[in-house]
Amino acid sequence: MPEKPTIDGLEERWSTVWQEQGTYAFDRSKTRDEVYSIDTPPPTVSGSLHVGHVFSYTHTDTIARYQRMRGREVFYPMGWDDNGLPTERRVQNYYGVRCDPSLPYEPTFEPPDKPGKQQVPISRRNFVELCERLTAEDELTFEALWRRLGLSVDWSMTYATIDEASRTASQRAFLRNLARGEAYQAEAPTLWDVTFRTAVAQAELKDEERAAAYHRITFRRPDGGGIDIETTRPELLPACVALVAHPDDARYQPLFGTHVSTPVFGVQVPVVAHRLADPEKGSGIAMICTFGDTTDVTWWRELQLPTRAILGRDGRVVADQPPGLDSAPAREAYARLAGLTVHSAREAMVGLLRESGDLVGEPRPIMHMVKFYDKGDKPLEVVTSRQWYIRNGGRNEVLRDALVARGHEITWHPSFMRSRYENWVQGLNGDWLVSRQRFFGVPFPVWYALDSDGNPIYDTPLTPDESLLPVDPSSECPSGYTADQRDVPGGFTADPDVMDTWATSSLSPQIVSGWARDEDLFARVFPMDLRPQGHDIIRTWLFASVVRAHTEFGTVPWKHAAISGWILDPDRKKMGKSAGNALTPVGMLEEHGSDAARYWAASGRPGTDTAFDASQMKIGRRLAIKILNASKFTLTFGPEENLALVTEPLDQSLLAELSGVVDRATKAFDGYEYTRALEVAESFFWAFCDNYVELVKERAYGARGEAAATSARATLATALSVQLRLFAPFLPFVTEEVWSWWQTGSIHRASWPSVDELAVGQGDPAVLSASSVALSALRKAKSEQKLSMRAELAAATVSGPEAEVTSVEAAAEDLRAAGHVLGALVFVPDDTPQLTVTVTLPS
RNA sequence: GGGCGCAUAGCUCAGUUGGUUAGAGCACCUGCCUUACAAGCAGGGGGUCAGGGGUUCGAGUCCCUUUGCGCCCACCA
Repeated sequence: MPEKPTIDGLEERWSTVWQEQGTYAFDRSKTRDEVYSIDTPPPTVSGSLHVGHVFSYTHTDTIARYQRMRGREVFYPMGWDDNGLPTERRVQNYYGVRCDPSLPYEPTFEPPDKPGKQQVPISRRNFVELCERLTAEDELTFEALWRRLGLSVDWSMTYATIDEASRTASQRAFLRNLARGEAYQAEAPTLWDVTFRTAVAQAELKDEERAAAYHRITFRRPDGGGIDIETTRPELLPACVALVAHPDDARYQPLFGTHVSTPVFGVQVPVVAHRLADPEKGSGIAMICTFGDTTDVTWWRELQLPTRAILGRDGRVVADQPPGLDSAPAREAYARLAGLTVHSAREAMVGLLRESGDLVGEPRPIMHMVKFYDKGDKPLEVVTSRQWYIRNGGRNEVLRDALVARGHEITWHPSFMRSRYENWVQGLNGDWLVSRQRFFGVPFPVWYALDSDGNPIYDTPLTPDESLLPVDPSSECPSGYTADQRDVPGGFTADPDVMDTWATSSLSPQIVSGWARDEDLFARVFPMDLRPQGHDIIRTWLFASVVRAHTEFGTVPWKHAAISGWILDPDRKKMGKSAGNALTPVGMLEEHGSDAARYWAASGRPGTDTAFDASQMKIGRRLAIKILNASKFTLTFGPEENLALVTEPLDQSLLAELSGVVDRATKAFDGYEYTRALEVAESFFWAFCDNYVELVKERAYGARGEAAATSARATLATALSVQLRLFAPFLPFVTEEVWSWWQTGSIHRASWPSVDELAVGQGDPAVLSASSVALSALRKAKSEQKLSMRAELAAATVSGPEAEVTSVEAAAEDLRAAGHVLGALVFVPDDTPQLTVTVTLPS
């Protein structure tokens, strides 16, 4: 025991010891019912960890530590999300390379020392290798932070979402989805990001308000009259395939079934009726283009309209005019748009309309909501492309209901988060689009045979045997083919796409559990106990995980979902967005200490947003220091914990009270209310220090003989042991430090305190509570007289309800010592409702 | 437009099936060098529980309603 204990440096010391001694190592000999398994969220390594990570990962760690002390073998791996676009961009910039999947693999490739102006094109495999090299460095930094924070992770069990096990699991799950008909491909219009040149899924959308303008444009009726429509996308006029109005709209009913001609291009398009047309909007009649937005897609599909697509995957107007624009003026007009971006094409189109006189008035500026890819900054377009989908209930009621039902099998913390899940599932409007036209990611393990003209035969994809996974179809051959048959007629071609990052991370329970890789482990940990995560990714990570477990195993992936809230700035803005609040987690831990930061984090309940609050960390730091000091003091009386020696009513009372605290903290933790568990322990601890320790101090020193002293000492040691264990999940460093002063082994492998170990016969909590009230009254008398707490009193009288007075009397000598009452201390029951203490000051 | 959540002391928040006089910490004020801790300790002031209505012997808590804030979804011609 140090002379002057300090919390500084405990992080380095104990994180090293825990690693050396394998304190948190998972014992895989345990069976499923003995295990508590956690599906840790893999942080994105290409970004940096922020304060919010410290916050939410601490929550999970308190639960892990509690379960471990309860005797569960905790399966608590850590993953790294190094898959997907953020990593791809970081690698491009860091090494000055870009991925070109058509290139062959170069085993000896080394990136330039300094990224040059021109990015070096490299093969997918080379690119993936660079991703792995860079993320390996990032992962070390992350791990160091987590160790410093004290996460009780088994660091021998890390995984990465681009590593071989993850690629294998992703491809295996996909092949099984495909075999069961749960995965399919379709050529269809999909939302498309022109910057990243990839399709995006419904779950990855965000809405933003943007400036636009209504353009009023005149179409020509057969009788020569005009009909005006309003559009924000005049550049799509050459893509117009129909006009649409509501079936009940009397203004346009006479036109249904007739044709009108488009201005400038003179294309004949039908006037059709559809319920989605809003009579209140614009002129009540809209032009349908292929494709301006998802409503266009609905109209196009349901009304079986022709396709006249003009936007390419790069977001520019394609060179060749679409079918129907065959007249010379149409071709001439189209040529002025070809090759332009959407923005430029719009200006050009407005010019054309002015020339032809078909623009009515001036464009009218408006603000409206536009769909964006959540990582993109250009509005999404709709482009037709061949994509892979996984059925998620978006087009099938039976499956949708089954997935909603799975949501009921999960215990949500807090419970209302389930409605977010249900809202999302019930609002799905299509299946899950899982293919992305990117390079760094898990490739689809699929090839297509090429016919004699070199066209892929999509209906019968070629797939590898599962034993060969993972495969890279761009560098490996399908069974029965040789490399020289790649991309030649009669040969084969690789599916060029990679999977959506969620297609991999949705399998995190399977990946960490060793599905199809380590079936022994899998049987011991899956389905898992806990998925901790943020509420922003319920619709993505959580839902997709449920889909994958449902289809493959017919089960939920975990029993509990703990949904953490946001970390907000002190000014209640979401943290991390603005530049002014760039507080690094390392800086926070260095400044306040890990236990203190964890104390603050533990004050955030599941699902509740919490403001960053340095003052909370100061309180946590104070608590940790107090624990050191109080422990040191307590242990000066010896470590004897024998309850048979606890004979004094006050001591028995203390242990009875503590027993109730243990009960409440345990119930709170069982309900995932770690915040309450901490609060219960903390409030008891301060009262323990301020009242109980003060009352028994003199007796423990031996003022009233050996038996009375022994009773106090055994109580102090027992209460300390129990309280340290109550704090251990929250303050792992300081509790471990104190534990090491007189116990063997780690406190984090000690057993959670039980009510049974505090059974001391007829302990009456009232003795302590009434004595504490009396002690406070003595202090108040001194405080009001501006006396030192050590000032002596000539006499004191305790009066009030008989039960309370009797309770105080049971600890009379302790009260006398703590209050420094020299003379008479008398007890007078009376009819007053409250305990009253009157004192006589020394003359 | 649909769904979910929040509103309690100057600040951050507890308040567990409805039950004495609504709590804690921070901040503030007044004191105290007290041999575990001055990074400490003791004491104190401070609230119409967002507004209104209802149920009840009794409402911060249950019901209805209004207002304000936050989030999710839908709508996007």
